[in-house]
Amino acid sequence: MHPDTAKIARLVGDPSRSAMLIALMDGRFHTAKELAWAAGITPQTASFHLRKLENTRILQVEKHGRHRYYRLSDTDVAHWMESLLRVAPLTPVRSLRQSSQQRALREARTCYDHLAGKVGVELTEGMVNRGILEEEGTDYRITPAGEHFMYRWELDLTVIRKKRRSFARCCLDWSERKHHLAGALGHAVLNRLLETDWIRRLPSTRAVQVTEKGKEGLREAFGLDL
Amino acid sequence: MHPDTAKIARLVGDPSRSAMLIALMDGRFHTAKELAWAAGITPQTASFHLRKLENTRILQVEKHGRHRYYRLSDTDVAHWMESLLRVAPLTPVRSLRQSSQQRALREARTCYDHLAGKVGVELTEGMVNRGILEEEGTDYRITPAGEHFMYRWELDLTVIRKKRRSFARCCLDWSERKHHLAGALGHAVLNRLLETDWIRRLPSTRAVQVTEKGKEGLREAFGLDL
DNA sequence: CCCAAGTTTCGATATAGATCGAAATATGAA
DNA sequence: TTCATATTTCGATCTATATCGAAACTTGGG
Repeated sequence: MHPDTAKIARLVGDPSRSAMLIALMDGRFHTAKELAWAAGITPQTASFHLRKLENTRILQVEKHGRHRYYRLSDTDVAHWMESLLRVAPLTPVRSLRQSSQQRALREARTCYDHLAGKVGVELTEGMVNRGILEEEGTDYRITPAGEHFMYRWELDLTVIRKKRRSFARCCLDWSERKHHLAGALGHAVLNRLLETDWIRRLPSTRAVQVTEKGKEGLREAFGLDL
Repeated sequence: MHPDTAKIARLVGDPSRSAMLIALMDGRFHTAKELAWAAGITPQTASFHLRKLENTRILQVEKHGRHRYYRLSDTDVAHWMESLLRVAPLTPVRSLRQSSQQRALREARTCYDHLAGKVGVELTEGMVNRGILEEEGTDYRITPAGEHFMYRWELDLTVIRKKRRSFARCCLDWSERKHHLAGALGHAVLNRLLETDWIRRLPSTRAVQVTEKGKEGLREAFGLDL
């Protein structure tokens, strides 16, 4: 009668698998070895776990040469992990390094394949304030003014609309507890921000950094004060 | 550095605990014995599980006499369970009885302490269409017209606003994949619907039933066609 | 005070499954 | 072909924990 919740939750309920899934929350593909390293386990053990995750609809895998590339199978899984982060207690911070990492995550990070954290939420709010987006149910809708803006910003909406996934979803941010932009448009915006070097990925973390150029650009384009 | 996701997920990852938590998703208090029955385990075993859930922030407990009343500790937990239901695979339906129960759940059910399912979503959309509510970020905002409506509907907003919890939140419906009204207002609306006998709780399930009177009332008040 | 009912504690048991070493398999590179 | 690297398979081990019977504890009612 009910969806088999225990089965899914159990999979995330192992520290190694949980660590791998959190590593995958940046929305990129990762190899089995990378994930083993992220979880602090041997490749054999990682293989054991990954097969379990693959057998449900949690992970998708692509074989390329001798690598297997894993990623979260869809946004529902990413959303669920995000909402889990809201519920899970924060472990006491054990070191200065960890607390600064945590601060960086709350400031700006990737959530699956779009931007989240304080910057992600403020960017989305900026787009709404400037009349680029309107919230509508669980989605955002782009306004005519927004279409024009995206054209000037060199973001081709026709291509984005062709994708099978939903165009512009609301995603609830675990650290900010407000919505930010997700979906194909959210993904495209993140890519544009990376392309233009307004934000940069940091190695081995989901946190991202807003460059000086980015701060200026975001202020001018969306009224953000970072 | 990260919230301790595995610890929380592990707790839900046991079939017995999962069954108890799903039973608790109606937002009401349940005794340990009821929950044991819902999970198909003995009271000893339930006690063992409930203590674990109590030790995290998942469950709240109140002692009254020789009973212990449990409920989900807050809406974040309820939301998380809802999003888990979106991810979890539907187990193959094994009987006619189960499939009709499932249909009833999708039609109308309580989600924590407010109304969800098709009826919950349509009611919320009806309120938006009639200019009673406006969606704003992760919340709904009540309009002046809405205030007037609630006054005529005998729902005292001043009392609701005094509650510490958030006034009118968006909650994402797992079966409809749209928002419905949650928060203190969502709770009050559910209560009003029960009081006026527009909907009725069904025994031992989260599903609720819209009465004939309710169908008429909901059509007239919110334009619903059930 | 005594009984009944709800709940917890204790102890014993049984099972699942996370882990890794060693070895096998697959693939690309030289 | 040969070597190196990524991944999986197999086997063994070890630990965690879900379960329930029996008994204790708690509380309300008579």
